Amino acid sequence: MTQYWLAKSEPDVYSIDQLQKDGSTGWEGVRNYQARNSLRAMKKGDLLLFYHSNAEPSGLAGVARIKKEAFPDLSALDPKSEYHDPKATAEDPRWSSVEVEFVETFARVIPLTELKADPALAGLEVARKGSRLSVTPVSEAHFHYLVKLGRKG
DNA sequence: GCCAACGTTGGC
DNA sequence: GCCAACGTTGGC
Repeated sequence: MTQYWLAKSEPDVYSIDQLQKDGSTGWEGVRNYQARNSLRAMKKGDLLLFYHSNAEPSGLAGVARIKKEAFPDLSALDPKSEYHDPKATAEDPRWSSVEVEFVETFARVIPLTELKADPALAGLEVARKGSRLSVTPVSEAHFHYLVKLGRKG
C-alpha cells in the first residue's frame, strides 16, 4: 500500500528544480527524531510532497517518490558537514536518510497561506500553526487533493 | 530581524 | 523525572 508524505527543504539549499536536474538525491540532514521515524517508515514507491520552506512563497512545489528505503545518514558522522552530529558513531549513526526521485513539478507553488485557508485540508500538519516538523505523513485524500491543486496552475 | 512554538540538554 | 535555559525552525 502506498503511503504519502511531506518533506520540507529550503530551496536555497535544495529545490525541486535541483531534484529534477539530479533525477534523484539522498534526503540528508533530518535531525529530529519524529521526522527521522517518518523517514524510517517510508517504503519504496511511497509518494512525497516537496515543500519549499523559507521561500517566496513558502509552499508545495511538487512530488517525489521514495527510491530507496532508510539507510544511515552518514553526513552525521562527517565533522565537515553542516549536518554533523558529534553524538553519532559508525556503530550507531542515529540518523537516517532515504533516496528520493523526481516525479513532477507543480504548475505553481501552492502557498502555505492557501493550505491554511482551505477547509478541505484541515489536519494537514504543515498547515498547523507553529509546525516545525520537516517530515510528516499526509493522508491519501489530502495528497490527491493537493496534487490536483498543484497541477491546475 | 522578530518571535512563536517547539525540541534538546543538563543540573538537580 | 522535573524543568529552566538554550537552540532551532520557519513564518512573517
